[in-house]
Amino acid sequence: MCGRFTIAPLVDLFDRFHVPERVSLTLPRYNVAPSQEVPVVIRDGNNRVALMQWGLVPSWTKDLATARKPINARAETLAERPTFRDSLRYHRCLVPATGFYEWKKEGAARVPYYLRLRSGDLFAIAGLFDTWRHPFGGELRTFTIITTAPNRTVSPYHDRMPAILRQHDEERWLEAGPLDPATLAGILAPCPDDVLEVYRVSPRVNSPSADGPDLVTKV
DNA sequence: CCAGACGTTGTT
DNA sequence: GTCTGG
DNA sequence: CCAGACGTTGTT
DNA sequence: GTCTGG
Repeated sequence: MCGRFTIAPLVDLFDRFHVPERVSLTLPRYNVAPSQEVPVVIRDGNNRVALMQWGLVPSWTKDLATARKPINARAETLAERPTFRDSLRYHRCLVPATGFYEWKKEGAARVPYYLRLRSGDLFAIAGLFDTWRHPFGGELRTFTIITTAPNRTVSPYHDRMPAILRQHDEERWLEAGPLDPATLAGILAPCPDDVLEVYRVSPRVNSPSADGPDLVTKV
């Protein structure tokens, strides 16, 4: 699955995703955890960067306090899920990332590994977002990360991985409007085996309050 | 009809 | 909002 | 995802 | 054990 990621871009996020309007960002981040606010790319006329909280709250949610706020959506089933279906049609987004963590079960222990592109490049994870309106005003914008089957590089570590978009699919993903199931399956298929690399990192990443470049150091 | 759920992962 | 279960 | 809390009353 | 918070 994908429950932590990094966004520590070496290149300009706005240029990489063709966003004309600059907004202020608090980057880099080496340990983004659920519920935290990070930049995502949406299309609203032009591409735009919006800050959203990780954990989807559908627009029809009645009680924010008891809402589930799923951080992941399975690619294989999201078209059927009431929680994701509307977002899938009209609120797709890119989640910029430079890597993500997976915890591997090794006996009783859960050992963190870091996965990133061999190129070290910034990439886009397929995401969905929605806007929830407070009863007395104000908006909460949230997103979820789509997961897919692991490729051969990831499968020794985990049985799910984030849906990393091929660069030529990024613009199509942002376009509003329904996608037919075959197109969807193609876009959200696991990325090629040879683009990712994996190595073990310190369990200091376990604590959501930890941050800093040392978290992605090989151990 | 109304009430209640609406999610994923991992673990058992 | 929309679907499922009773 | 993991870490940390998990409670009430009354007093400050 | 299970829920909440980050």
